[in-house]
Amino acid sequence: MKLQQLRYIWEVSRHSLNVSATAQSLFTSQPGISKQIRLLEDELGVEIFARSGKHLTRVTPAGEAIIELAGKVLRLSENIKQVAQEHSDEHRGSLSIATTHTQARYALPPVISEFTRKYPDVALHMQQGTPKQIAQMVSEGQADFAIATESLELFTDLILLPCYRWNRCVLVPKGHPLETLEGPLTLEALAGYPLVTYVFGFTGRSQLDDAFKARELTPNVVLTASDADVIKTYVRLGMGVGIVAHMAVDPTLDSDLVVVDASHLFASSTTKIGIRRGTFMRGYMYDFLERFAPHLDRDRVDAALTAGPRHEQELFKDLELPEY
Amino acid sequence: MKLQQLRYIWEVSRHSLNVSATAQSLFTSQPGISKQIRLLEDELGVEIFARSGKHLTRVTPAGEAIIELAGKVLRLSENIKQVAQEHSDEHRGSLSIATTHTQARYALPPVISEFTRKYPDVALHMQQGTPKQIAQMVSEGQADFAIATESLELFTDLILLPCYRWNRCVLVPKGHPLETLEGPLTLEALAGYPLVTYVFGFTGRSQLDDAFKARELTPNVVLTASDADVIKTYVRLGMGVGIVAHMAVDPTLDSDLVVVDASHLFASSTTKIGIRRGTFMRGYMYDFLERFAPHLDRDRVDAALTAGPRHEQELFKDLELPEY
DNA sequence: TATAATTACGTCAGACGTAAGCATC
DNA sequence: GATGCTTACGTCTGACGTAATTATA
Repeated sequence: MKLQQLRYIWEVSRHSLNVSATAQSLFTSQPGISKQIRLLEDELGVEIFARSGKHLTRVTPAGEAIIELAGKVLRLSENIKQVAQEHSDEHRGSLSIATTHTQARYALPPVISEFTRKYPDVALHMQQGTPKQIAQMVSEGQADFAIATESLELFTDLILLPCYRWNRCVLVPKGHPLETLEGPLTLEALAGYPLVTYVFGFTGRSQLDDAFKARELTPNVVLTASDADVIKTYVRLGMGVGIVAHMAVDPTLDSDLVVVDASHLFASSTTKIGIRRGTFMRGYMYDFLERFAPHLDRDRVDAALTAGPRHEQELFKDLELPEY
Repeated sequence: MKLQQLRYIWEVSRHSLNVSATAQSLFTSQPGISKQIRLLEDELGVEIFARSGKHLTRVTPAGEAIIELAGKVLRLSENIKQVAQEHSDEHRGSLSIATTHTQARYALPPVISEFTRKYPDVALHMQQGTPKQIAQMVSEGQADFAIATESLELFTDLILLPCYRWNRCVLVPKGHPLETLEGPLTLEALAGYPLVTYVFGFTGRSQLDDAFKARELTPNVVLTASDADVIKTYVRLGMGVGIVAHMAVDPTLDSDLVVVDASHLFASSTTKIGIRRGTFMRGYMYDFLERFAPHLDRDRVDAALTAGPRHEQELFKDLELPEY
């Protein structure tokens, strides 16, 4: 049994049993992979993939279990490399962050800028996607951190670290009736206007829907977008009233818009960082976490990483999170 | 990075950094191992072993972490083989039990005999040792099950499955004053006789000491042995009153001795099975467990094996254990 | 017929063993 | 001086690539 063989079966299974595609993605030859898989199957005495003639059709039950274990082996051997690098050159390495537009555009910039100044030799990769996509990326080891507000809890192999709580605000162009509203903003008032807000599945959109539903109101959402910049653009065009995350408002760049606080209308949301269970944490990764959310010190993070499945939340139960 | 290289560093570290000895135990050449270790260190960019001249002196901090991870990788790859064998031939394999004399001689025989009849192609290995030794064997992967009453909880990587509770009894030759004792046996009465019982660290010896201590009595232990057969021999020779585990008395073979129940004098002991966390369980292993302790069905065992560190005990808290 | 796997075969890296060299104890 | 690691070198396995073959959809 070779590590290479384990990598092959793992990758072939990830590429929907297409050996040719796998070979391309691994920059090697297709017969090489076929051969090695056969050799492994011979050595183990079981078929990992079921074949109909010359095509791999599905994974055998034994294969399921073997591939899962192979994945663990590969991740551990990845950890060995990380450990080695940490001890040979603790300021060199890479950090891959998968996140949503909201975080990348508004929450992360100051942290990233400080971080890259302190660690110039850490290559920073930022990948954007939907909450589900980024959770999956981390779950599959293609990124180190998933930073998002939604969907992370769907992946049970992610450890979730709560970072900060945030609320929403309403954006309208100058001169809009809401600018001169008497008294505090109400959901009923909002329901009377065309709304522009996030797409479902993004940036706490579900809390927004929940609030209207609880009052048996039907909001008139005329346009949805996955990021606040697009939303603002359409607010500026007068298409409707924008509802965005509070941190997505830039006091200077958005000074042409009127900001009305809406914290009291919707349940607050919590942005979390998801880390794959079993990931080896480089020193600079701890540093990054603490810069992003000061309560996430090394001890707390370690405690969360070693807690039993789904038990890490208890560690943060009584914690006062920073609020945006 | 090769699995072979990981095996080498792991084994060298287990052989107190003696490469020659490691080579012998692995049936390969010493230069081969040295070379591969060097290659691995080059690839990882860190020294795993610190050298003074041409001798390996100690493990570097990086090495500590790497060797630990290497161990995990090796165990997982072992699991892959087990999974494969389970699916290719579920009735063939091996089962290695490390246990104490008491279990091997009295508790296990009926189970083993049934088991080997049902699984003639499972090679059964029984290794005897002190509780600490057997716990270590399992902890290091040299055996699958550790069966004992003591010391297993010292090894945190073992999952402990409680099997049965047992009590003690007193053995005397016929004609001994205790044979015609009026009323129930007391600790005070026992303290008046020379005693023959287990060595410290064996078969619930500590509960025995505790009971005397609680009454501020000093038992006169004239001879200790690690197994009941030896104890009985000396009881027959008239050297003293024997105190042994109840299951260690054979009604027919020991019919020349008088058995006095002592359940009420000492706290009962619990015999447990220890399994290394992360071991892949063959089907016949579950079967063995259930034969030995009927409450250890597959679901309960799986729950215990997947429970968080030291959390498996909670699963058995309210369980009524069989009593000997 | 196009796609995708296996078989066949040549090449070359690299794993291992033997023997010699050289520190450490 | 004995033990034990490293260096040097020869051998041979086996991993990989190319090309031809064959099976599936």
